[in-house]
Amino acid sequence: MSAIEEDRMFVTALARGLALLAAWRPEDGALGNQELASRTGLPKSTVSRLGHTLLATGHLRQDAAGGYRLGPATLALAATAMAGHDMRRAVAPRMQAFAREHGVSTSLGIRDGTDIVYLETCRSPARVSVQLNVGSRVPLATTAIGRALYAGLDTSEREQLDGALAQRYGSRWASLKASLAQACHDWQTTGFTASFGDYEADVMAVGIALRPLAAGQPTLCLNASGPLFSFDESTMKKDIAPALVALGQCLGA
Amino acid sequence: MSAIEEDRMFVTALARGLALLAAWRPEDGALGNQELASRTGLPKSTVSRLGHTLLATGHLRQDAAGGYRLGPATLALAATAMAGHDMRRAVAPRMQAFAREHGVSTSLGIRDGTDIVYLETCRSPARVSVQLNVGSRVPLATTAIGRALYAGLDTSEREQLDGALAQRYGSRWASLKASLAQACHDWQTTGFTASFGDYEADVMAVGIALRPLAAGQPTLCLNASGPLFSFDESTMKKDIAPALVALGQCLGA
DNA sequence: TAGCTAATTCCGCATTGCGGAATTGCGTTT
DNA sequence: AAACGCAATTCCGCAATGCGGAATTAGCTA
Repeated sequence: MSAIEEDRMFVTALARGLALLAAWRPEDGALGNQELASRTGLPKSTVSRLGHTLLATGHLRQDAAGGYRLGPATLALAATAMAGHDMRRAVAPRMQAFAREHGVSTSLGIRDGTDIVYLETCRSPARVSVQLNVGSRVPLATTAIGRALYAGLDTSEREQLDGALAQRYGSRWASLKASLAQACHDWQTTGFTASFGDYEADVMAVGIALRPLAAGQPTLCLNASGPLFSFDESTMKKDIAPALVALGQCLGA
Repeated sequence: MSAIEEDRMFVTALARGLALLAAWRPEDGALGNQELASRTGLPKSTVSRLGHTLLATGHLRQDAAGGYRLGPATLALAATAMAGHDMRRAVAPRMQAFAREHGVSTSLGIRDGTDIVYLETCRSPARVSVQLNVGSRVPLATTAIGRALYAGLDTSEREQLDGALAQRYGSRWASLKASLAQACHDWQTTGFTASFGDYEADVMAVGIALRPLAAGQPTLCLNASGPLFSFDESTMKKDIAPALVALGQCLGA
């Protein structure tokens, strides 16, 4: 199948509809057509038609003011997808214990495009801690958890991701690529990756990739993070990171 | 906009792709094209093209043997959808306490077509209990939880649902309709609905609808269920159902 | 190797999805 | 009440996109 012919199999209308569903963030209330068009880059009339379709299928619902929200069919799909994932259910109690024991916040993430999406989050017991929410997205390239995922990919997957990152970041890609190369080196030598103020100025984080249990399974990643005033670089490297690496080994066994 | 013109706005390709994603059940391993074609009624080549597209978008992934599973993009959407739903997070601890206190299993459900999908489940502490799983589907018409949802709908919604149920059940619809009418009556007089062996011969269940907090929000529903040998009809009606009704009032306040 | 079944690709076709323009709807201001 | 501005929806001509039966390829088993 040549590259030209591959385009024949790709159903653009379907991909566009899914891109529309992906426009929502967990903290969003209702979104209107204008906002959706802006977020997706699709023409307004296309948004209107796709929105109409997704309303009919139940994947969107409309509130009293006419704004769209994710609907029951999306929730039903969500429940199925989450339930089918044993890893998340197995990991959550361990993450909770880790957060409690070390006073950090931990998150389990999965890659979506050039972001990481949090599948599970456990907050530090400390009063002031890093705010994390299930469903939130963070950029893969500048976060510890994203760097861990990157470092844990095999060569062909990484090359693909490089293409997507280059497209997203343009002229900034060169310096980001260098920091990702450093992350790979860190991963090889220490077993973890770090982001000390790279994404958020006052957030210290370390991350690990979790080895897939079988070929074809998506790589998941785990982080531990805390505020700068409670965790300096030395503490992250000497205390938190080794404990996280040990947790990862425990989970991957 | 007339009925003929409404068809112009409906994007069939999108709806078909979403129907393909909805073919998965939580207990499914990988599914092949043949099985997907059988479940969805779509031609094999259509399944192949849509599957190819969903693989490219990340909504499906392929395992080593070539079978499809729900992929990272679906999980990311799932995390967003679940996180955006405050109700589920608020209700789960209450459900857990209820299950422990009364020795029943409880589930929170949402309507998807003519089924109920479980969003949250809490199992009885008893060794032998009703097996419930997040993401599982049960028929709306024969379960306590489904009957509660039905009874909690307003008239126009119920008429729409009647149409879908009539289509699904054909000649069996007449007797099912009668039992749903009885459920509505029960709901009006007692505040709960019941299914004593109607869906599963040895399962006793009662259900309630949870009033939406705002117009346009989907109706959720809650049940409590236990095995026949531990719970007779009298116990369900006198002990479990009133406690469930009280829980519902507490949550809806 | 032959046979069988699942999965994929081909390709002619027509209808479906497209999007700019026009229209409608709604809220705010004068 | 009318005017205005902006969001949302609908229209409609068009062509390319999505379709599905048939052919081909791939993979597994006897």
